[in-house]
Amino acid sequence: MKSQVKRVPNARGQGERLRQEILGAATRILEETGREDALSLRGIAREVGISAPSAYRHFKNKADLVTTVLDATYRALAVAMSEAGESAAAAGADPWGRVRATVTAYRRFAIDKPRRYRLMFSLEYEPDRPPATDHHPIGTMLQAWTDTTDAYLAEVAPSRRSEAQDLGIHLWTALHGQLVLWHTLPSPAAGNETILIELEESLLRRLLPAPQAPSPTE
Amino acid sequence: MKSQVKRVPNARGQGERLRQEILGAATRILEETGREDALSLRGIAREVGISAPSAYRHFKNKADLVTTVLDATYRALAVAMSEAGESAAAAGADPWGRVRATVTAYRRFAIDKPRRYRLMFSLEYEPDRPPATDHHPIGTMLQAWTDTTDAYLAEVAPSRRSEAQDLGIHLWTALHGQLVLWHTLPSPAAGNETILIELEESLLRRLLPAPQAPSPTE
DNA sequence: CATCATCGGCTAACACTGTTAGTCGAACAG
DNA sequence: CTGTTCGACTAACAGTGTTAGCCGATGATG
Repeated sequence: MKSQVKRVPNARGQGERLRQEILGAATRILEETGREDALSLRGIAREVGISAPSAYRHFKNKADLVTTVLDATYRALAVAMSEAGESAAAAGADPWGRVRATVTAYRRFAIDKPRRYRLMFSLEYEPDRPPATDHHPIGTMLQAWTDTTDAYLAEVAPSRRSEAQDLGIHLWTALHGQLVLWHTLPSPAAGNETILIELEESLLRRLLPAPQAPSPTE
Repeated sequence: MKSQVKRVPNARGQGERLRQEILGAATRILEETGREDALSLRGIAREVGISAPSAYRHFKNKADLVTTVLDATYRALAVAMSEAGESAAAAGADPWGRVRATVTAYRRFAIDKPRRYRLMFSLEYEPDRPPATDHHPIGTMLQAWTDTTDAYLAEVAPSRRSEAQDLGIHLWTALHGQLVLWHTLPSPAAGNETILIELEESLLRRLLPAPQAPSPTE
């Protein structure tokens, strides 16, 4: 775990490898501490076995490094959601079950990587870089949710399919808020994930048009 | 706006005044920048006209200062909510109108003080101080919301009053999530508060048991 | 083969930061 | 008149992000 004292420079084309090592160390530190200012370039350098300014070959500055980590986290969450939905569908789950699978994947991610999840929504996203270059990764997340609700409505209540976007926003924002609350609240709730699940069910029943019968699969 | 060069020390009993000045400067800087690490004790000292270590007479460290600012912000938001609800009641508003007044006060606060609002939920709350000493101020917020939903249910659907806590959580977390999303999203939505209001109405209609008729007062 | 640019990385240094230790004048209490 | 406390200050330490400049090895090019 301590700093490996020596390090052979990477071969000519393999400079990219160091970038990955830096990213990995940064991700781990951010997940452990949860605070951006607890992440120091010198600390990363110590772990990876390089000197601090060497990181600037691969990242324009510290904010760029953090942004890159969070970008990857956004993408990981999005694919976890869609994979959960798809595999539930492949297993023959009903629409309600697919939504629940997606919701569960989202909750799992937020609970298993709590600090990174919190950071995703608490950091100003790269305030210097040209803002119109590509859309904020949070847009991807929104898309994932409206996809989920749209697929549900398409099967359960096709006539109300126009509400898919609103429902997607409601579902996502409410879940996010629940998780923030749950993370921030002091001890009694902190270890008790079941109250989160119950809140989820209560929310889904209120928001989504009722299916044939809420399948008791969880 | 620049540093006032001289400053007469406060009289014997009036050391508290400096504390308020520090708090004021810190609040302003946090609201302007929105990032904790953009707030420097030396910067505050420069504005107030003191030297940096003098702040340690009034705050144990930087985290304590930030916590104090956010504590005050929590309280301000809570009273804004309850005041809005009470004055709506005093004006003879129906239950639905009172809920809307509370919601509007919450939105106003989050939009008018966006950086501070964001900081409230993005900071680990004083991780060093004995955690059981007093409850997290977020609990106050939760209480305010369950009070609101309980008052609504008591009048509109007394039989479902046991759902008040769940509904309060749903309402609050969903609103918070909407605001986070709205703040984070890129430009087109950013200036457009009406879509937030519409989202709110859509959410309230879905979550709250219907009243006699949604009053068009807004 | 010799040259030269580029890659991968390092050292030194600057301007800051939070925080601690120790000091100093003025005001009040005994 | 003496001591203590209050309200502040200066000096200093360790650590930070970031920039400028250097250096050895590698690869392409003449």
